[in-house]
Formats: sequence, C-alpha cells, structure tokens
Amino acid sequence: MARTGRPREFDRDEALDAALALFWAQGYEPTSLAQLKDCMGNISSASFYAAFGSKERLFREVVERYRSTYGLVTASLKDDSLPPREAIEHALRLSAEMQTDRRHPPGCLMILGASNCAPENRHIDDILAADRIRNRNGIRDCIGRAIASGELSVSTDADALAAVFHTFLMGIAFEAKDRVDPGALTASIGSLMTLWDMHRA
Amino acid sequence: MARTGRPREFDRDEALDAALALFWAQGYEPTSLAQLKDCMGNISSASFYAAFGSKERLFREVVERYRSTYGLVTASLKDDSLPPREAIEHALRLSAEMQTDRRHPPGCLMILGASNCAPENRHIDDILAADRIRNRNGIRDCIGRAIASGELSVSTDADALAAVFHTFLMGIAFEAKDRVDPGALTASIGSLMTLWDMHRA
DNA sequence: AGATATATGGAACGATCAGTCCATATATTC
DNA sequence: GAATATATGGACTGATCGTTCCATATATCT
Repeated sequence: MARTGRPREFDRDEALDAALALFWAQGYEPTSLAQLKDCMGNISSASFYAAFGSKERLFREVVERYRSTYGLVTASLKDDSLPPREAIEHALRLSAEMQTDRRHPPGCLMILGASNCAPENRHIDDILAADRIRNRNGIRDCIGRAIASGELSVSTDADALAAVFHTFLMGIAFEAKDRVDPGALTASIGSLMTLWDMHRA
Repeated sequence: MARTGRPREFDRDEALDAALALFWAQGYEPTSLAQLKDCMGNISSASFYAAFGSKERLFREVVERYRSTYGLVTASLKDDSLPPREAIEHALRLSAEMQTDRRHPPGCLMILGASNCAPENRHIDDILAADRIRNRNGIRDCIGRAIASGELSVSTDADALAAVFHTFLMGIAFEAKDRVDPGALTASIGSLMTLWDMHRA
C-alpha cells in the first residue's frame, strides 16, 4: 500500500548511511548542513527537513543505526551465555578490527562523535555517553560473573579490573583515529587479556 | 626598559590561561572568538588580534603552554635516568590524577583538543598528534630499554606491550571526561602494571 | 477530474562565524 | 611639546550557520 503524495526522489536509507559516514568522520558539531545535504545526494533544505526533521534528529537516527550495526561489536558484553573472558576479549578484538577497517571512518562514533562540544550541544554527547556506560557496565558484569562462578579469585578488585578493560576500550578509538598499526593493536589485546589470567582463582 | 606606546590593559598571561581552560573544555572548533574574548577579560576584537594574531595562533600558544605545564605529567617517559617501569607507571598515575583534577577541565587537551574537526581544520589536530606520537615513542623506548637491560624477557613483544600502555593512556582522557571515579582509575593502573611484571625475564 | 498529500528547488531568515578597519586614547622618545 | 608606537572600543565585512517558507511538481484517493 503505497503512500499518497509525490514520492521521495532519493533513497532515505542511503542518505542516512552517507550522513552516518560524515558524522563519524567529523563529529557532530563540525559537520554542517551544507556538507550533509551534499553527501546525502545534493538534496535541498526542504527535502532534508521533510525527511529528517533537524540536524539533531538526523544525528539521533544515525546513532541508532550505528548502534544496530557497527556498534554490535561490543554486544558480547551483554551475552550471559558466553564465558566472561571470551565476552570481553571478543568485544575488544571486534572493536579494534571494526574501528581500523579502511572501508569506513576510523574510530568509534559513540566515543568520538561529539567529543568536542560547545555548551549548548553538550546534551548531544549524552546520547552517546549512555552507550559508553552500558559497555562499562557490561564489562563490570562479566567480571562479576567470573568472580561468582569461581573463575576469578574473590580477592579480585572488580572495579579496578573493569576500569582497565574499559579504559583500554576507549583508547582503541583514538588509536584507530590516529591510524596506529592495526596489527600492534590486535597483538596488544592478546597481551592485555593475560591480565585476566593472573586473577584466576 | 618599558616598551613605547599605550600599555596593554589586560594581563596577557591571565588571558592565555583563560583561553587554555576554554579550549580544554570545549575543543578547538566549537570554541568561538566571542567566547574567547569574553573569558579573556571582555577584550575587544582589535585587542585580541593585536595580542594573539588569530584563533589558530592563540591555540598554538595555548598548546605550548599546556605542554610546558599540565603536559609534563608524561615527562618521565623521556627520562632515561628512571627505571623504565617506574617511568611508565609514573606517567600513567600523574596523567590520571591531573586529568581528573576538578580545578581544571577534565581529560587531556592533547587528545581531546581537536578530536572533532571539519576537513579544513584537520591540520589543527596534527599539532596535537605530534605530541601523542612522542608519548607513544617514549613508552616504546622504556620497554626497549627494559629488554636491553635484561629486566624484561627477550621474547617480549615490545610493540604489543607498548600499544597496551599507550592505548590505556589514551583511554584515560575519555574516562576522565566522562567523570569516571578517579579511585577506580588509579586502582586500574596498579592492576595494569602487573602486566609488566609478567614479562620479566 | 478534483481533492488531498507529500516532495522539490530555491530564495530568504536572523544569528553567528573569524577577521578587518579606523578614529581615538595613552604610553615613551626626542 | 612634537613625533612615534602601541592599545582600545566598536562598527563593519563577507561567509557560513541551522532553519523556514513558498510556489510548484507529482503522486494517490474519491
């Protein structure tokens, strides 16, 4: 059942993907509507606002799309059926791999998407911060499960160990943006994970 | 021997410090000249340009000042007289402490100062990137020295281990910006450093 | 065919961007 | 006191910001 009215002349999904790439590469604030309209297929202001509402609403939609695609690299952190160590290592490895993939902008939209903000746009980063907290809690839960199951020693400082992994995860975004050698990054994950083994019961 | 001409009515050093704080809190691009002039003591456009040249030149000066003050927290990485392990741990601890200090903006100007950039300002981040590379090389050198001296096993993957510490160091900036509990961050450094001990010869 | 609904190109909005200009003020030097 | 040098307030520049508006085009529904 097709909608009434003149049909849209551009592909909304493709336009959203193009906007995603641009926001990813530049961040929220430095990305202008002129750039967006241009990369979304030279659409007009009227078309843009009819389809996406505003720059902020487009960004929210972009974040939603990122979360349900690229952002899934950390999904293992919330998967209780996975052994906790594997869940964390998997999230780190997939993150490093995804964020250094040359087929799209480097780094992580959730971390770098609004890292520079004027005061009036601070709420934009809050959208992303919620996701960062989810990852932090995910890591924390993995460690908690491992301690509860007896895999890790009860004397393990769960908060400190979680902070190690999460801080490292955050750092990956910047290393990727700085175009660090992906091989060294991957190798460093293997090294970091031995820290887990040191805390075994 | 005082200079000729009408004397400046504001303190150039204080103004520079105010600009440093603003750039630190918001990053290069979102920080407007109106905000800068305002926080530097309500100086006029003419005064601003007479004293600092341009937004970009002010930023370069701000970076220089940051490097010679707050940025010294990683100076131990280039100090050959320090035991390598101490040099790295010291840099991490001082960084975490400095970046979570509530008396100034959170995080690190060198990492977050121009993390969101339109294409025409990409060169601004290059100013900061040079410093990040220096830190990376500093960590790398510390590990190299430790292997050469026999402290660390010759089988140590120096690049991988350096990447662990540097990625973590980068991550500290985001954790600080996200106002993570400084105690957990500090504790995580202690945990991370045991990774060094695992590679001992 | 006529009513209705949506999309389009393009002009225009006020606000803000970084930066320039100039007449005037205030200091030192001769 | 005259010449010189620097700083100041404030108006002003053209460009760009995100956004709105409108006449027109193109579809479906009755």
